[in-house]
Amino acid sequence: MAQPTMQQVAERAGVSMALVSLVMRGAPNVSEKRRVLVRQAADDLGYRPNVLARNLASRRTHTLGVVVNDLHNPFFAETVEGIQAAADGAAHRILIGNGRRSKEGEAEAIETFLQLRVDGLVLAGPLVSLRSMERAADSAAVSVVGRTARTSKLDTVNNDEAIGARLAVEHLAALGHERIAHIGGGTGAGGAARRRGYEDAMRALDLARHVVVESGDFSEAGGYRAAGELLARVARPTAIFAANDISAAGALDRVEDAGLAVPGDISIVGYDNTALAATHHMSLTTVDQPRADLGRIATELLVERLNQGRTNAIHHVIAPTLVERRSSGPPPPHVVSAPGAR
Amino acid sequence: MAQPTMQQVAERAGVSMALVSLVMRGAPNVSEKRRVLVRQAADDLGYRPNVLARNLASRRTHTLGVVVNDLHNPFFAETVEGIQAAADGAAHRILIGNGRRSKEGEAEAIETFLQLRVDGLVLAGPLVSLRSMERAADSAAVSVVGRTARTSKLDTVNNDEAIGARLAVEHLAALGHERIAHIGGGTGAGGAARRRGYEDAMRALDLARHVVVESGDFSEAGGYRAAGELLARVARPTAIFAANDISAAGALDRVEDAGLAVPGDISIVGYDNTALAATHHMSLTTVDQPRADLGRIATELLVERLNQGRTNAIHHVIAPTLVERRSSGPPPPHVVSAPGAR
DNA sequence: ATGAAAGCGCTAACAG
DNA sequence: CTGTTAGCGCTTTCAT
Repeated sequence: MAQPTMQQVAERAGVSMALVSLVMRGAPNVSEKRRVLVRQAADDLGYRPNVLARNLASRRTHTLGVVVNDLHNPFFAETVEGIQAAADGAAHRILIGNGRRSKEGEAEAIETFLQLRVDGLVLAGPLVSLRSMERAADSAAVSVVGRTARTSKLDTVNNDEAIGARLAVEHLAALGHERIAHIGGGTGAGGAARRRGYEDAMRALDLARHVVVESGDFSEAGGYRAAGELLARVARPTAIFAANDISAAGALDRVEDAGLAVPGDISIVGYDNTALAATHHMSLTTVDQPRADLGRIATELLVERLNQGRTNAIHHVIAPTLVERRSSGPPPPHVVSAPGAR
Repeated sequence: MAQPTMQQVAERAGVSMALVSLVMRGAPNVSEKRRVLVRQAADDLGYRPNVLARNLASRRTHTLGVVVNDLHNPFFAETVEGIQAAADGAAHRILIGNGRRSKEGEAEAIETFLQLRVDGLVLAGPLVSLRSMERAADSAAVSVVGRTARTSKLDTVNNDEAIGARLAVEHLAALGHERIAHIGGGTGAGGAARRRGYEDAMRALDLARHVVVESGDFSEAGGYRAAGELLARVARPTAIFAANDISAAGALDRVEDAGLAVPGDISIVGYDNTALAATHHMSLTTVDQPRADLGRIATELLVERLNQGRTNAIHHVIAPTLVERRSSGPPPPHVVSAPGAR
């Protein structure tokens, strides 16, 4: 397992180590002749630069540590995709650490990266305290996606929950719905903001009197239960905007179990555009966060800090979009007619 | 961003660097007095060991590189969980690289890890050629999960596809089914083995005459199409064993679209026990691979190679289990009676 | 355009 | 138990 060193390449090529170093890094001021010579020697030996030594000597790792809240959450896969793309573009490599959906797991991953002396850190949906993030920012540049952080020591990138909620509500209202209920996300990430967005949007559409919020918890079971409560109301809603796709799935099941049709009797809209939403059975209209963009921008901000030495914080917000599928449609005819018309 | 060094800690504590080094590594032969002294100095300075320097000097990184075929595939999250657990137990840290479901992406990730001089590599569902894996094994210990590899240079751990397929078939047969069809996985990983397992199991149950294989491709659309073909047969099957959950989802949709009930008219069994299978709507009976165990064992084999210097290869196979849910049940009564009975 | 020499921050014998 | 002395493999001035 002993690997060839730069020293050996230099000897074989009959040049100095410094020259080999220059060639390996693609430096401009090297004669074509020697360049070829060194390349050849390196290939012959199967030389592979020792990144540890290089990083130690140069005090730069060109490596970004990406800490994801939870590897199980498909949400992060696309975010990482965007991070990867931006890192590639900036000639940085990325390493991924799993937070295992716990503060401790995240803190460990962050510490590992810091010990490895990564140049920067991207935290995706972090659970750790703001203080922990700020402390990390003392040792490396830090960029956070999927969590707001009122601080000037690091950058953040988020989807605009208010706009997302408004898109959902406006879509349903445009279809003719008035009794649009909301299944909340509780204290989960974005839960409060989405609820507020829903209420604001209803008010703006002059539908404030129809605001109904049933609390959920971002889970399928929670969505199922909440939908049950909603169906039991005398003024049954004709549309449900759930705080995320998972709870929308639960709501869908509950509605179907009640013998009602989606969207014939009740329309359902989710949030997140997960793989679940795209399945043939659900075909869920939902709000899509530009996940890859979130990751890409967070990384670009990071690289900007690294290369241009920016020190002021940037808190970026991106507008999500609505993906229309088959779970939403016009309300049933007898409901559309104005209540006092007859 | 300049971080304190061991040198500075040594000076502050009034001891030699070597002693600080011993304390940081928790060596046994250090007096309690100095240990406290050094710890204190380190804390005061906010010292964090430079892993780069440590690894360079010790020529050991205690780091395992984990290359996952695709971060989007939830399958790998649990595998990583097992890998993490085993690595923790062996005092190794893990770093995750994304193969982005391409040979090139994987090769890049592997190369990055090799340059970082990781001690070992765990490849989860790799796409790269056997040769590439063997070459990597020249520079680091390698363990592969989710892919067979006839070679003596590295270890492999896999679920036993034949047993999985047999569990599915036997379960359906025990419920009374005879016309059990299979939706294949084509050339995808495990596709051929699962199909063979299905055929063998049918034969063993003396059901060879009812063997029907409709080709699929592990996709929802493929499953939908294949189920359509199956429903059109004169001797319509009463049960379908799909090569994976995704295609089972497609089959389920197709069956319901045809106005048939699951499991009332047709039972469906999948493979992989993905999150999809657990949803209320699908509630899919499926074969569950012990994913975490696969990862754990692969890592244990790796550590064994590293610490005990084993050089012969071990190819481990684990039996999967069947998870019974609501998508499977007895065949409809009029089908149970023997064909020639009247 | 190329080489010599001095580290980067740490571990690893080896003394004592 | 503690200190000294060499490196680990590379980058980086600074000469030339």
